[in-house]
Amino acid sequence: MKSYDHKKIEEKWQKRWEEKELYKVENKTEGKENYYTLVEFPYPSGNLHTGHWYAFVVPDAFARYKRMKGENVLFPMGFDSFGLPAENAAIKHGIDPREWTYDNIAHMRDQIKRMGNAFDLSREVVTSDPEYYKWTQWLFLKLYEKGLSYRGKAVVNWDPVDKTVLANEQVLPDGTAERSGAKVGKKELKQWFFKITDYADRLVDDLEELDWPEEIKEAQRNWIGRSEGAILHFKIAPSVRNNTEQTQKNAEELPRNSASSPREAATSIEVFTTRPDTLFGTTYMVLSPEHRILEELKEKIENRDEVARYIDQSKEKTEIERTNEAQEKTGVELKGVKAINPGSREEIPIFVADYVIASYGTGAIMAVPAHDERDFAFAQKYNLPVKQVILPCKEDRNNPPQKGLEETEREVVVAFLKNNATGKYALLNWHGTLEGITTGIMGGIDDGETPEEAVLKEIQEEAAINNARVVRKNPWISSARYCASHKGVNRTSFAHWYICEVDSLSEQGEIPEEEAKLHTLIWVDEEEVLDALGPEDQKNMWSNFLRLSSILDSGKLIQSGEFDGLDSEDAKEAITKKVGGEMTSTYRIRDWLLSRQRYWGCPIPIVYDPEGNPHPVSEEHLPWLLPEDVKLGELTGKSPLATSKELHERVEHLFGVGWTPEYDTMDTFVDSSWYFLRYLDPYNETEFSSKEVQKAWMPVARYSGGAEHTTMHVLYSRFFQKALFDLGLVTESEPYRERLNRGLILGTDGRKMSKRWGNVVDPDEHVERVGADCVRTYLAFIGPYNEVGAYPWDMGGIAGVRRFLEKVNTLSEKVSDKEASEEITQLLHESIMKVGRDIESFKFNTSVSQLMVLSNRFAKEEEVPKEAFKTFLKLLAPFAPHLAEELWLSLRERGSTQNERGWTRNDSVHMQAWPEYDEALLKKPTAEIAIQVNGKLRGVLLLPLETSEEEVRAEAEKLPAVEKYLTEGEVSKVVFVPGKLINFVVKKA
RNA sequence: GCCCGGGUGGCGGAAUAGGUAUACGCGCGAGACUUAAAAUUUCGUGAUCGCAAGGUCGUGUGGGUUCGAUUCCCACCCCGGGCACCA
Repeated sequence: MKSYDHKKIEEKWQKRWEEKELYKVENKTEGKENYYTLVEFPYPSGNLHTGHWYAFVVPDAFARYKRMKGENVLFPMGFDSFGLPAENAAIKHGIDPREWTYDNIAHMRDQIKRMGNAFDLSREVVTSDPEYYKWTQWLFLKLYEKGLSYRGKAVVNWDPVDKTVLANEQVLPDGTAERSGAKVGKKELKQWFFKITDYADRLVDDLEELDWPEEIKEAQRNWIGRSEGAILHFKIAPSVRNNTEQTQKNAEELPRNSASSPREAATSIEVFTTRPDTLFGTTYMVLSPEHRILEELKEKIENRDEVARYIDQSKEKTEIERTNEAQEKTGVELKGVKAINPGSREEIPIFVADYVIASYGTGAIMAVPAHDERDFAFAQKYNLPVKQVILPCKEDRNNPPQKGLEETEREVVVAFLKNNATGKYALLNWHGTLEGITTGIMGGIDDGETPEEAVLKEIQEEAAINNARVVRKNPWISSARYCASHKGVNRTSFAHWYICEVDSLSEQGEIPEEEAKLHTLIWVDEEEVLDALGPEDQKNMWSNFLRLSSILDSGKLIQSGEFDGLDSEDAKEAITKKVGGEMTSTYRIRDWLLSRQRYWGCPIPIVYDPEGNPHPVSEEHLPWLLPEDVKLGELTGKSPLATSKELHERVEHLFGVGWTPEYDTMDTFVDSSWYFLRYLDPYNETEFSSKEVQKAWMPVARYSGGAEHTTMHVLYSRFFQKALFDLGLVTESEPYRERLNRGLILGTDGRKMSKRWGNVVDPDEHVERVGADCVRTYLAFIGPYNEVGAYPWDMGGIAGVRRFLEKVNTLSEKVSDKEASEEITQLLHESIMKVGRDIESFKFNTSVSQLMVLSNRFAKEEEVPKEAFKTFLKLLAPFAPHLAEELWLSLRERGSTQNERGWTRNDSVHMQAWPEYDEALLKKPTAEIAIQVNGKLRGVLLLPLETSEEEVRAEAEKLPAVEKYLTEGEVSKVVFVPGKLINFVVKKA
């Protein structure tokens, strides 16, 4: 028996594939569609770890499958080679970061080759190569020209001992530095930013069109954190000035941002709110301690010392202290200064309090204690008035009133009538309690009736009047949480939902719309209902139905003068307009700070004139080289580039005496924001990536990577792509058509692999022992790849996969020219279908499992039919490319005159077409029919697929196990599913 | 707190336009081969009652709809992740 010598096979084929350039991809191949699939390129840390294997090797099976399906597949690889570890290694061991990085790349490149991936390595990109970062700089300058890159102030964590900038992660919760232990301070530095906030809306809105997992979209939405609301202007009360008229006049004439002008005394404060409808309930205002207007109002504030003290205190607090929700709210009133509520015209007090964040919205809020939890807590503490201006429905969980305030009765939609003739829907409203129906058109419960029965009756009556037919009923009783605490009484609310089809329903005009809203019958048209429901949700009736009713019955305004009675949703815009505010959006996301006070990164191509004004380095000087004569690891408080003599000389030589370079380098996320475009055109010396080539490949069809990059790399590169799109430099506005987040491989103990636990699995050892094919197949088999799972490395599991491959190797010895049996042919075609389908959806585990099923079946045969086995090898090829290739050749040699020496590309199993399956052969000729009585399995019959109900029934009734139950009562119904089951419904006598 | 995922044997996981739950692999048990072990191989393997035939229970918990629910609906619990004094 020929043993499975993985080492020999893998070495041989890797060499030969390379020689024959098997995986080289042209930008155009006659008769083939282009398909671009991508994995995140690695940082060259020195060694490929298990995570890299999982990230590269499983998507490789997909890329190989696509190739065999006849597509021209681009599957490139490169190195994201700028970054901190190189610099740290340099400081620690005195090695040049350049040398360290490129040695690592050389080593990892070899390791990658041993994976047996179908990477086209001729397109490799390395971000620290001057040929690459020349274009990173060029793109930076393009964004700079467009005003998308700017220099601004940033507050950074500053370690006064080490004299260095710290990342948030380097600051301990107690506010001291992780490294030096010094109390970390704040320092304002001039830093470079990208204006990603300009793209916030598009980054959110365009997610809609993308075929991405909801999980990823939602994470991006949360990260961007858009909220829609209004900017409203609150005037400072003129009484302080003693000159009412003039101040008001001034305020009206001044442009919006005048409040922040330092020369004019401040006259108004801007706030952002998502609830302009509650404006009339605003009883005070709060400014964040950092708000500029505090400085401008200084003269007027009577207790300015107290205020100043408070502001100093909050500066002392760390971010974590300040954002701790559990902490009691504190604040100080600005005595002697009042604001005017633009709605009610009342004078209201102004506070400074650190529960308001300077960096969000306008850094100032209008406080509505009746309708906001935080404002309520603050108002309680400082004894401020609470004024309720909305009567919400008591079940409105989104906008509950604060404790002890009034609620209205909610009307609940209970029926949903559709008029087939007009396509209109009618909603019937009703609300009740378990004790008895209290309101609604449908009257009460008759004696002996359950509430459900009562409602059903009413619905049917109502339907009959309208010539409607109830086609589905689906009543519920729910002990709904939102009602439990109502007025201290533990009441249970319930509601019912029916869909009725209506043959002819009275026209909308017959019931005045207003009346319909107030009472019980509400007319809406189909579009409105569908809009409210959304196409996907129509199944989730209960939740839709609540949502719908909350749309129809949301809170009504009170105490708001002319707006009273208006729906709170409608009031938002009306009130905003009335008081001269504007509807707008605010975002959580901040501009992307790209400056890094580091050495090993892409230099920012900017120089400063003697006055300190920034100027771009012109294109002809790119790449703006990273200097080599720097001193690393010195605690100068400046970026390492500042120590380069060469850089200074270069700048003075090119630009003039007194000119200085930018010392910071770019965030490495900039490098990786466009790398997928360089793969397309890696040798282009005149363009970063030609549009012609982009047209051929972009967007990336499927991009697989780590979940940790969802809100960083993926978001940043989407921004880049959009910005470049607007500049006319790229052909697509979204870079990735599909994005999938891969899971994590854990140590054998189920914990995250870490040196600390001593559970790090070295893939090289396993490759040595069982082979790359085995590790590849094992990683594909471990679990679904399209979900973010966490899978422990299982030694038994990998042994099982090795056994499988050995079995396949043995099977090849039994191959003969025998015809495949009908059964094997059927299984083969089923396997072609399943393996392909599951690779397509990244569920490689079930693909492998199907291959195992097929090989188990082959193993039962004395002789393995050759054609079937060849098909099997094609299915195996994406997972175990070396073994499949070896066995493919061995089969070929037998019947062919050509020997191994004459092997060409086209002889490769990887150049074969993916097998087709015959739909007709998928069905098994016989089926196991389940025999059920009242839904319980009582037996199984093996019958031809097409057996009729009568025959199945006759056969089934003969079974003793079934007969026993059939005689217990009368068979009232028989459910028959052809080829699947028969179910006898027996009513006991 | 809000939002997004998810909860199935001892373990990784299969199966959802509602239709025989636990495919495939690991582990475990028994047998064959062997002087022996490993390797290989055959059979068994959700729980429970039973000598057996067979019964009962079983997809986080409690309800509902259905002839039939892991799958649909409601409520709750737990785990993972995103955001969070975000106005």
